[in-house]
Amino acid sequence: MNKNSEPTIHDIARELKISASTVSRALNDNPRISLKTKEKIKAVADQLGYRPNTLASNLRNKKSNTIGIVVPLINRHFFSSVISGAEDVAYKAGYTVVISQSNDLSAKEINIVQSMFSNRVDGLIISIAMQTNTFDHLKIFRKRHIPLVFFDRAVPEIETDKIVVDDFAGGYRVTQHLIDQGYKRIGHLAGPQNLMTYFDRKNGYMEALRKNGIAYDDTLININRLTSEEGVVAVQQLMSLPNPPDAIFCGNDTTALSAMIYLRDKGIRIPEDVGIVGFSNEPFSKVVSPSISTIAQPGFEMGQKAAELIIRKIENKERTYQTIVLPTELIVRESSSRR
Amino acid sequence: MNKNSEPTIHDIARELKISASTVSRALNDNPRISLKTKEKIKAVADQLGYRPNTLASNLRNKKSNTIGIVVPLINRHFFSSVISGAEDVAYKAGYTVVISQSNDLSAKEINIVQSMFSNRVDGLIISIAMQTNTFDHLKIFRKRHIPLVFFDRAVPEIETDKIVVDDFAGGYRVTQHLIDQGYKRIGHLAGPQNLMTYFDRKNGYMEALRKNGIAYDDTLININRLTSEEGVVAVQQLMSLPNPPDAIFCGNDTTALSAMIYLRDKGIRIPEDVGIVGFSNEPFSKVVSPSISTIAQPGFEMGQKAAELIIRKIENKERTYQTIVLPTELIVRESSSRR
DNA sequence: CAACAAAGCGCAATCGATTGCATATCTATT
DNA sequence: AATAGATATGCAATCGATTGCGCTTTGTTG
Repeated sequence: MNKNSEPTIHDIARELKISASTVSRALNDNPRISLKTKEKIKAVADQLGYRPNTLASNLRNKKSNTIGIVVPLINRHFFSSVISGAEDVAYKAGYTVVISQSNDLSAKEINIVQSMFSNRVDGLIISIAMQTNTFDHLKIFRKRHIPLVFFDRAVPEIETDKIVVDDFAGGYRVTQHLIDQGYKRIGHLAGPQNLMTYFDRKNGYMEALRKNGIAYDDTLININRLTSEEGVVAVQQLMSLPNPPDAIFCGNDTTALSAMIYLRDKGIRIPEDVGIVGFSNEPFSKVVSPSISTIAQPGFEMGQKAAELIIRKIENKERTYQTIVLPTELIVRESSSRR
Repeated sequence: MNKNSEPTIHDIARELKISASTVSRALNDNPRISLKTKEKIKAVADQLGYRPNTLASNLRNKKSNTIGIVVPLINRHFFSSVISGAEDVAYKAGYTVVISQSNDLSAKEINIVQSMFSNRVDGLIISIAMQTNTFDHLKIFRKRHIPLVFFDRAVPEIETDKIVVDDFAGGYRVTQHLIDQGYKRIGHLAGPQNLMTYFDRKNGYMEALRKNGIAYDDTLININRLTSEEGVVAVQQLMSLPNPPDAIFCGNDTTALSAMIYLRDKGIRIPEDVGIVGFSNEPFSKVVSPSISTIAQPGFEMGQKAAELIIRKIENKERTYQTIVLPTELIVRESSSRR
């Protein structure tokens, strides 16, 4: 073996005066090789500190044993949970996980996805960026028959596996809960409506109002990007209406928290004066005071399911696509418990 | 080009009746190829939808353009922030990031690291598992001259780049702060002492006591794994001492929170009766009530620095190692503000 | 003992991109 | 016109592992 370079099967072969083919077969437990030879080969491999070169193997096998995951931001509890769940399953199945974040920028997402394609990932799990509205970079995966799984933020026009939570039911349940608690004028901070998740949450909200015979008032709906800052502005606007809401269904926990802080500073009591419900069950929602009612999104499980699904596709070449809708769970806490 | 398979440089070459070498050079902007030829080649590449096969390129170049990151758990704010920061820098430098979690299990860590080696990562960034106490799986990286960077939880006996926060100063500062606030008997929930981070935090605590002429009392120190559950048990023990503490320096924010909840349930006021300080500045520490004083650990910056460092090593073959100690910042909040 | 089967292993091509060296074409100079 | 020198491109080996096909050796059977 050359200095400064890793031992290869050829080094093992030379050592034992046999061929590289035999070494390869032995290390892969091919039945064509006798047990005795296998043992000798494995002994030498150990002794030389041989580690298979996955790159070479992948090239030859046209398989990278790698699953790509693209999320808007790694550093967000929901997404890191999904990654964690996916990694867990992928690792156990012998796959490596490569990760990139789009920072919710469409341009970066396109770059990432193309680079993952070049890296010949065996499958791609993605939650698209807020901005993204062209999908050619994703369609290529479909064309080349590389498994593609959307989670959370899916693209309706691409037919493939999807794992989403039942946002509609979530929005409905939140709203029904607020109504049950005796709130009469329920506002909503909604996210960008090109994303199905936010669109569905809003529709669930509207449907619940309708079912309960409550007139729909679109001044009570504020569409924004659901950041802390925009949340404050949005709440401010809602509360300065001639007829302000007595409850706010916030599109995520971040805005629920900023709403609470804003209202508290104004001397408005929660949940007595105004009820608040968030969405996503961020870790902090349980420990703030008052604790925030919210909808649990099982991030870790979504990641697991996404990985399971994509691995099945990779290995079985299934051609049927499914959309898995994970149930949402309403977690009632202090911020909306008036009764 | 064959059906069902990606176009290669050979397909482009055949199309133009030139050699693959020329195509390769053209696509890499090699000056040896004329502008005219380059343009023709790039046009055909576009038309065929050519995407370079990174696997093949990596094999030939003996470089994977990949950086491995191993953390105990992806799904934890500090670690996901580090990953986020590292991915950010790595991506901009043209590297792919592969991620695995050890779940704080030594055995899994060993597997992961070996698998990353087989995948021929160009460098490894790792925070070791709590349990890990043998390091052969890491030493191989040193032997093969593959850049290795520790962050947060480093291994003293391996000489390589390290990025840590100044845990000693952090522990010292927390303790001094509590003393300044008039607390007299300060307890400490410490983490596993085989990890330098927790060891140093405890030493900082002890040094601050000494400097202030406060007698050291080891019944006030409880060593545990710093989970929510163990935190509760530990606080329970401390508070049932004949002479219980009037302040507790908790080894992380998780235990600080469980301490607060436990004490509140017992009717003990924070910070009036007992002061609490955590460590790490988890997102929730700012928004709980009372908000938790803590030490900020710049996770995102650590990740960025780690990636910068390892890329410099990968590309420059520097042979000098440095330990970057990021400053800690004491964030004083309600849980320890008595004056 | 012939004849054939099974067992054990090697040859050489292959995966796709890269690159040192060689070759072919063209321009400029004397 | 001849040749040095520049310009443009091709040949073939290489990275390390895998695998279809074929060759040799050993064993079995009538």
